[in-house]
Amino acid sequence: MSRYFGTMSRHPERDQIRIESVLSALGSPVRLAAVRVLDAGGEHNCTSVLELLGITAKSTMTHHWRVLRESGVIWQHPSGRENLLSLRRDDLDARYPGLLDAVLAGAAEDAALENASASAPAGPRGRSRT
Amino acid sequence: MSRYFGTMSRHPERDQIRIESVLSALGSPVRLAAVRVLDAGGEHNCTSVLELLGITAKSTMTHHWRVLRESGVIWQHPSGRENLLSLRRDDLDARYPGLLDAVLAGAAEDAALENASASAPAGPRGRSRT
DNA sequence: TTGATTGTTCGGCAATCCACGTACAGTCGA
DNA sequence: TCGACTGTACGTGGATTGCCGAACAATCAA
Repeated sequence: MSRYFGTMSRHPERDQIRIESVLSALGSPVRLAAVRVLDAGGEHNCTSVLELLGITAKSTMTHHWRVLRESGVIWQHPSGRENLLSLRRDDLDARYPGLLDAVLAGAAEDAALENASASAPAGPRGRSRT
Repeated sequence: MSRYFGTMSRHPERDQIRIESVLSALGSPVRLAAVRVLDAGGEHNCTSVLELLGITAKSTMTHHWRVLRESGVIWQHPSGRENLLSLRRDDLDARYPGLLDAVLAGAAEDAALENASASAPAGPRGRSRT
């Protein structure tokens, strides 16, 4: 009743979740990064994630939150003047066992790979460090 | 050398594959369906999949093949006058263990769910038949 | 060589997506 | 009550995407 979040609170039920929506929601660098933040920490609000990601404008993030929310990847519920975010891990695991873990592990590996090649400018083939 | 597939044969190396590209490639109904066909059968050419999917124009499929190819999801190599398609299962499994299986299983479940609700027009909750 | 087949390339068009600034609506602290 | 703060709503511009028809290139069969 309170708050003006008119369109905001549209979360799909567990059975309404569709894998193409989930995949295309996660198939964006910004959103994937946001999901990784949510996976790593406990509860975040919008700005805390926004600051961790470094860049974007608030209204841009609102857009991404909506995509993640409407695809069933995150919960977003108001608390006080903030909007708390969390992964819908249980729902995703129930519908698509192993998917989220595989994605997060893969994203972590990609990030590591990216860092490695960034710190070894000349040799992308680098066997550097261990 | 042969064939005129100028831009065609751009496949990323295994290490070049990025998970966001894979996810956004799979996050489209048409492409996900195409991948499911490739997973089910052996080797297909473009039109065979196109016909199985029922609908689209050839040039549209060419577009989707390119997205799948450039994201590292499929191999596409010319043989005679056809263009044979196959899943890059080994590469994907190597880079993102469990991902492809989770996606395919999820897609299958989604499809089953969709069929169930389609064949039970009145009652989506339907325990109908068996 | 001629014709059929396969699938690409090249535009064009509509729809969607992304990022942004601005305005505004609740909530909280002083 | 008056700001400060959080985050949404809305509109816009630019880029990307999806789908298509038409033309063409390579191969194969006759």
